[in-house]
Amino acid sequence: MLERPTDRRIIRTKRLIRDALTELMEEKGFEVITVRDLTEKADINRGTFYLHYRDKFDLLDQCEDEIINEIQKLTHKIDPKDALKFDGQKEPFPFIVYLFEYLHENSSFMKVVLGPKGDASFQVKLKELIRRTFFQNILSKLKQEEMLVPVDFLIAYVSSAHLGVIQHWLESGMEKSPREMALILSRITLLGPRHVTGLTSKEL
Amino acid sequence: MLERPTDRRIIRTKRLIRDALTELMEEKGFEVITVRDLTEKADINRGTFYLHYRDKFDLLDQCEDEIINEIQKLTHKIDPKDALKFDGQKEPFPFIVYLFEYLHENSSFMKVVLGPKGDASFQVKLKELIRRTFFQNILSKLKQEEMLVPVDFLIAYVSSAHLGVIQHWLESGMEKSPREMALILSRITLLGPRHVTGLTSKEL
DNA sequence: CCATTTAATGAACAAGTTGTTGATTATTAT
DNA sequence: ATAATAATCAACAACTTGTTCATTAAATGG
Repeated sequence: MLERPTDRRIIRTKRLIRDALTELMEEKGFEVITVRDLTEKADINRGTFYLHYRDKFDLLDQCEDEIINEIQKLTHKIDPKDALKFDGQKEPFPFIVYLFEYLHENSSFMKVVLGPKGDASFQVKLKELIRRTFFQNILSKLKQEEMLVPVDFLIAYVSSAHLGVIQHWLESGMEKSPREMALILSRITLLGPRHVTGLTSKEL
Repeated sequence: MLERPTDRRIIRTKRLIRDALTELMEEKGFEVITVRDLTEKADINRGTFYLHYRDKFDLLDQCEDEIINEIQKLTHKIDPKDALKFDGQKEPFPFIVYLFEYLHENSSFMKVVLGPKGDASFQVKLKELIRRTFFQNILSKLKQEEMLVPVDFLIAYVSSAHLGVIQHWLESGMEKSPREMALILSRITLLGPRHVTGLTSKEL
């Protein structure tokens, strides 16, 4: 995609700006950040910022797109037969494990961008990626006429639920491992929210 | 809570400003809206804005808080025994029906504030309200030790799923009725995402 | 209907941010 | 070591912000 910026100054400057962005988003939220804030925090000249980004929105976009691209790459590791064999009780869906591992490695930025002071449009982008992955690996095998609910709402339900659990995990300190989290998600999704409460059909 | 603004001029001005906010959020997103934009669109003097709101963030906050309060009132209509009797196949959870009805009545603002150009913090507020309502009416009756997954992740899963379906419904033109939507949600939640696909336990 | 109260207007203000430019300095690559 | 280029610094006009004050317009309620 992008020609590589070999020059170490560029890499350094971009890193400083992006680190400043993460810190400032956590401190005060993206909306009230100024380019001046960013360059002061990064300790670079304000003009330098404009050598790399058009404005603060361009900065956020580039950060987000990079993340989406890297997560997209994780989907290439999926083995098609995984979708079929797993029962969700012992083995989670592998992509979800990779996803949590990636989130953990980039937790400081992911936490703010998916948090209350974050960016609604990034949530949509990530949800859409989850949606596509689910569809390609699982839902495409289903027959529309056998569904008890419209498929688009089911997809919205499951992908939003996954994103929501991710957000809660990030907010609450990421105490459980990626594998544990993926297992929790596959259990709820496959057994159903009510079933995992321990209730039988009669009780509710 | 608030002393009533009897003066019709105040009501008119606030309505003009809020309508302008909705339109501008849809056009360009909240972040790039200026007070000047708002007052030009509302066709009022810029100084007048500051007689009612501290800045554009205060405006958004007041709009959001008003909505949250009104939805909060809907929860008072819940009959405690509803939570127990319903099986989710024929009768949806009544609060969810009320919620969709309210969203439909205020769809223009709800659509933008919950959409890609919306406000992440409002999503958190609404999700938290859904979470509390679920907890008070259903989950408080469950025994923690019988749960197959940690209860906080289950709550995050279900409330995020509900919000996500709401967002998809708003985005896709609100074609289904509030009752149909509530039924879709109770079906997926009670039967489980996999079960509503029509798959039996053997097939997946 | 009229007098009083109060909201809205319009103009002006300093302070701060933005995005750009051009000249200069510092660093990197080879 | 040299050429290329990234970063710095200062300055710029244009714009937004939040506030003030005098003036005009509208609503209230008696």
